[in-house]
Amino acid sequence: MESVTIKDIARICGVGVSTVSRAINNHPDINQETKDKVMRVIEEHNYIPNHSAQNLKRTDARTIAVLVKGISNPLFARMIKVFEQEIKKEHYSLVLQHVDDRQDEVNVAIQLEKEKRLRGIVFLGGYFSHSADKLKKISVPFVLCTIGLLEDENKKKYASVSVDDVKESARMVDYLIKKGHRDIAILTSTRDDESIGRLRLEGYYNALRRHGIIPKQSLVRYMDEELGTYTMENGYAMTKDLLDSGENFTAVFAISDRMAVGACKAIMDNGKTIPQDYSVVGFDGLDLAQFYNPSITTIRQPMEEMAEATIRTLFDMIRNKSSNKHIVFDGQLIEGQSVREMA
Amino acid sequence: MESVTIKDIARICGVGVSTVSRAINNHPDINQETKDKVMRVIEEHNYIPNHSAQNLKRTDARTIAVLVKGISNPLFARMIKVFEQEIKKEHYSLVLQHVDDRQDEVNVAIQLEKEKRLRGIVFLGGYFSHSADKLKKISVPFVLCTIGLLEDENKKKYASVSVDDVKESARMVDYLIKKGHRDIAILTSTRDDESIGRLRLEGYYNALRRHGIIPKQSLVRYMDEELGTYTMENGYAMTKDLLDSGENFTAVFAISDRMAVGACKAIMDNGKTIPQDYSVVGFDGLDLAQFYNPSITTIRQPMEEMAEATIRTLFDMIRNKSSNKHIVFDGQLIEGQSVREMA
DNA sequence: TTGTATGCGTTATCAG
DNA sequence: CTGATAACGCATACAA
Repeated sequence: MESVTIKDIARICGVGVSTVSRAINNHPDINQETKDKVMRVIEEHNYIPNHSAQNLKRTDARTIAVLVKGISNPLFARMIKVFEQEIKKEHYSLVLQHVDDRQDEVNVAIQLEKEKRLRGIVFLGGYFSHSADKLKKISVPFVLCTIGLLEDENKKKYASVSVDDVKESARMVDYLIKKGHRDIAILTSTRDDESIGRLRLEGYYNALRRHGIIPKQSLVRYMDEELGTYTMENGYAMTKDLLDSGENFTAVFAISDRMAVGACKAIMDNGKTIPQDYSVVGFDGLDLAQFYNPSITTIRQPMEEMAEATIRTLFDMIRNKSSNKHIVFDGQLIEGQSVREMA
Repeated sequence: MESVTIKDIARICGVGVSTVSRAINNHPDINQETKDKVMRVIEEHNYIPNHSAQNLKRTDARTIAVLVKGISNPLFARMIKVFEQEIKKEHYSLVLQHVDDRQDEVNVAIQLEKEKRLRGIVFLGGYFSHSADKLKKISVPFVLCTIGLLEDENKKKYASVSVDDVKESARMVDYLIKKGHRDIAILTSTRDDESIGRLRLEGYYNALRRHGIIPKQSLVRYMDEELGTYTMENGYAMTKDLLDSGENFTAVFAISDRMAVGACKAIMDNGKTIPQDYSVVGFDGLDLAQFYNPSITTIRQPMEEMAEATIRTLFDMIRNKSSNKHIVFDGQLIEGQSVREMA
C-alpha cells in the first residue's frame, strides 16, 4: 500500500530529490557514480515513478497516442505493430487507447492530450464527423487512418491516410460485371451509416449505373446491429434472408471479408455451390479470405504501407516539416475461387 | 495549448475551486443552482479535468484495470464487453490496457496501480510465471483469466478463472480416438511454450497413452514464431510440412481454431477432402470454426460465463467477501463437419 | 452551502 | 554537478 516515492529514495541515498529525478530521466549533468548508486537503490526498493505526477509536471513526454475504434477489427493488429515499431524508432513512446463505439473519440483525444502531454495523435477506424469547433480543441497534429471520409470542409485541420472506398468498391463491382454478373446483391452496413459503409455502397451504385444497370433496392441488404458490426453472423443472416426472399441474383458483394464468410456459409447451407450457383466477394484482404474454402475474392488494403505513411506524416507535422497531407492508397483486387465467369 | 483549468472555471463563475470540484464530482452538499451554473460554464469553455492531477490527489478512483496480452485474440473481444458491462453496473470505471508480448504484465500492473489508484486487476491471456516477490508488489486483488496455469505455488496470492486445458485437450483427442482415429497429428505452440500450448500438448499425450497409443514425435508439429502466433498461416505451413513428409495420419488436432483453418486449407490445396481423407479439429470455439466450410469440430470455452465469474470473483475479493478462488470451467465439444467416423 | 489552504509525487528553475 | 523550492491541477479538511 504505502508505495515508495522519490523522496524516500532521495533520503535513503542521502541525496536531493532532484538528483534522483536526474538519474531516472537520465539527464546529462549527473555524476555517473551517484547515478549508479541511485539506480541501485531504486532497484532494491522497487521504486516505480508515479506516472500521474510525472505527467502533471512534465511539459513534454515525447508521446504519440493511437486511438483505436473497434477493438475486434483484425485489420488493426498489423497496423498497430507498425506504429509500435516506428514510434520506438523515433524514441517516442506510444499510448494505445481503445475507444468505445459509443464514446466520442475527439473527447478522448482532448482528455488524453492533457493527461499525457501528447505530441501527436493517430485516429484508427471509426467515423469522424466532428465540428470544426471541437477539432480546434486538439492542439497537436493528428492523422486519420483508414477512416471513411465523406466530403469534409475540416480537412485543413488534419491529415489522413486511407483508400478511396468509393473507388475500390466500384472496382470490385466492375470486376463482377466484367465477369458477366448483372444481378449483384450487396451486404452493407447499417442504414444510417455515415462512413465506409455508405462510401462502399456509393461505389456499388456508381459501378452499376456506369454499366447501365438499374440498382434494385431489394438487393441492398443492411446489417442488423444486434448481430454485431461486420460479423460473420450478420453476413449469414443477410444472405439467408436474401435467399429466402426468392430474389434473383448471381453474385453477392459483402463490404467486409467477415460478412463474406457468413454469406458463403449461408449459401452452402442452402445446398448451393460457390461459385457455380452464386459468386461471393468481400473487402479488406484479411487472411481469412485467402484461407476460406473456397478462397474469397477481395480487395486488399495495404495496411502496413498505410500505417507507415500515417506515422511518417504525423512526424513530419510534428517537426513542422510539412503541412497536413491527405494520402490515398490504391487497393489491390485479389482473385480467389469464389467468382464464376458467366457464359 | 493553454488549456483551461479548474481555477479558470472558478474565476469565471465567481466561485471557489472547491465548488467547481464539487460540481464535477457531484458531491451532495452543493446548491443545485450554483452547480448548474458551474456545469454550464464548464460546457461552454470545454473544460476537461486533468486526469493526472485527479489521480494524483485522489485516494480512491473506483477503477478496475484489465490487462490484455495479445491484442489480436478474437476471443477477448467478447469478454471485454462483459467486463465493461459489469464494471459499469458496479459504478466502477474500467481501464483497458494492452500489454505487449515482450512486456512484463506485472510491471505494467504495478505501475498502473499507482497511477490510477486501482481497486482490482484482471489479467487476460498470457503466461504468467512470476516470482512471489514480484507478485507481492501488487497490493490490490487480482484475477487471472484464461491464462494457462502450470503448477504454481503462488496460487494463494491471486484468483483465477480458466478451463482445464489439459483435460479439455484430452477430451478432444479422446473424441477422435472414439471415432476410430489412431494416427493423430497435433499442431501446437512453440517448442518452448510454458503455457496453454504446453498444457494442451500434455492433454494430447495423456489421451493417447490412456488408449495405449504410443505418441510419435513426427506427428507433433511446433509453430514457427516467424509466422505469427496461432495464425492460419502457421497452421497451413505446419500441415503442409506434415503432408509433404509422407507421415501416416488420419486426423489433425490444431490447438487453436485459426490454426485449424490453416490446416484445412492446406489439406484441400493438396487435393484432399475433409473429412474423407483427413479429419481436422480445433480449439477455442470461435465463430470462425462454425462458419468455415466444412464447419470445424472444436472445444468451446464459455467466454461470457468466464468473464462474469472473473469480475464477480474480483469484486468479492475487493469487498473482502471471499478469498481467492480458482474456478475451472468445463469446455464444450461442438461437433462440426470436419471429423470422419472411421470404419 | 461555500471558500481557503494544503499537499499528492514529480520535474523545472535557479542558486550554490 | 547538486540541492532547495516552486509549481503542475486537482480534491479535501477545515474554517467561515
